[in-house]
Amino acid sequence: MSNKPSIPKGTRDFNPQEVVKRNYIFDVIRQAFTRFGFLPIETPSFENSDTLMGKYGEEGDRLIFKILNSGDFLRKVSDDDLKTRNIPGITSSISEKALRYDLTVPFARYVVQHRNEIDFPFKRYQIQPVWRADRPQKGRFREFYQCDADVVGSDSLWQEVELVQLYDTVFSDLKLRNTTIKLNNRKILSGIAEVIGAEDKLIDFTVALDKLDKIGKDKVKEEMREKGISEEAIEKVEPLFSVTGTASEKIESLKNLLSASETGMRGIEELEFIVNTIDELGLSSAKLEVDVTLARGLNYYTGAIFEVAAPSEVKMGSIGGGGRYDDLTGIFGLKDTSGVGISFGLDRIYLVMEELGLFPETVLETTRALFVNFGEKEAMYAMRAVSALREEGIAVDLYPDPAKMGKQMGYADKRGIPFVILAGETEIESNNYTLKNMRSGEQKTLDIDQLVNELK
RNA sequence: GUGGUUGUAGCUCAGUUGGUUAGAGCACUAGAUUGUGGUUCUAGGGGUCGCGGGUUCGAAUCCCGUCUUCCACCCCA
Repeated sequence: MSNKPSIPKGTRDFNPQEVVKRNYIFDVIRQAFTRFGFLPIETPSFENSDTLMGKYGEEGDRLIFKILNSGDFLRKVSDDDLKTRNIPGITSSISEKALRYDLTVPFARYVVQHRNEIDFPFKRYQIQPVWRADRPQKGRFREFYQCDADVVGSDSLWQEVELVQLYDTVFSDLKLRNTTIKLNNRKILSGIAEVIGAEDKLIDFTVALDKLDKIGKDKVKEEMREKGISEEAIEKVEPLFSVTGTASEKIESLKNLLSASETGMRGIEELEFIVNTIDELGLSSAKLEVDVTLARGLNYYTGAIFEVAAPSEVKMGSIGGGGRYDDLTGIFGLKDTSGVGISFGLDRIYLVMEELGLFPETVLETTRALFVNFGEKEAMYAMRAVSALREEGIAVDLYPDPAKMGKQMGYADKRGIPFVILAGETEIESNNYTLKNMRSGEQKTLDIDQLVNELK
């Protein structure tokens, strides 16, 4: 009397068709990463808690899956902590390990730990699942894949340019057109905070600003007020809400706004370089857009900030994000190593592609041809051809049982196998095979060499 | 973490103010068809109505709890 089995909230099983389609996206991304000169690494699914905790802000810590210690995990908990329900204290006593929350922080740990074996600048890519104890919604899961490409050990802005091109390449290869790569710079945000005198509220300020296109400027102001940003500062921010036009027009108005801030002006310079260079080099299908309100993401970005929005006809959160971080390896004891990277959200890209019908039909074709099984003697004859075809790299199968033909054909049909091969008594006598095209219904009699050629 | 929403066959869903053995389409299995599938016809299998408790003579239907789904916050891929 067992209950129906189930899987945890926010996780999924993938059936063969889904896996095949996911692999198609993985392959496109992996090939692009390779072409851009990135090398693959992998890190463990779980890290020591202190590697992860405190790197994503307070909210992030809450969303990290903690792993309960083995054995008597209560041993180190003090009665005091229990009595006062000191959750952070208890948590650190009963859990020493945690599932990775993203790929960037483990990568920073990897770089620091292996610094003597790494040749800098180091370009690595990493495609692995991450886990977040978030409440699931559409496109939000508790287990999902990230595909990251990062460069550490170079502060050249050419890296940012290449990463924009990498985004463009991947989405163009996937035939996912009209994505928008949004670009901003943390220094610009710092500059704004500086100019309006709200430096101490930078995070609250940027989080509020980020919601501009979603909740409108009045609500943004309201949230800033709630977070304790002065009325004077909010007033000074006003011109920012009307920064519009082309990228260069936006940059011009930003220059006016931020002329008093050295940091801000440096951010604008960086932004301008990336925009101008991409403008010169061109993109094949994506659009690069300056968005000063873009502030999402993790607190560790110090320079460029990227985010990719899906085509506007699909309602989906961002399908990629990234940026430059100067201090991340510093947390682990390696100073002056700048890094910049981007991430692709595989699961969301999948949903977008599904919604837009962008998966090529050929992706689902796994087996090219199925031999009908007529009996023991005929199966032996067929099996010789099966081996020959497989050696040529062609995916073929023999139906395992001498079932009725209708059943065997139906099996091929449902699995989307495009060809069926009949090898029965008549074919054996003439040393031939009958090849049937399942789509057109057309049949041909061929010898083994012709068969190989036809199916290649 | 806060507020709301959803759950009936493998899938998509009906199920009247609580009232007999809970239905449909698709899918599945078998046959019509002993070397021809995707379109037809016939028959069949499959559900302790998410789970647990309560109200009632009687619960898929009402109440409570719990899990799940999706949505809005929070935050984010």
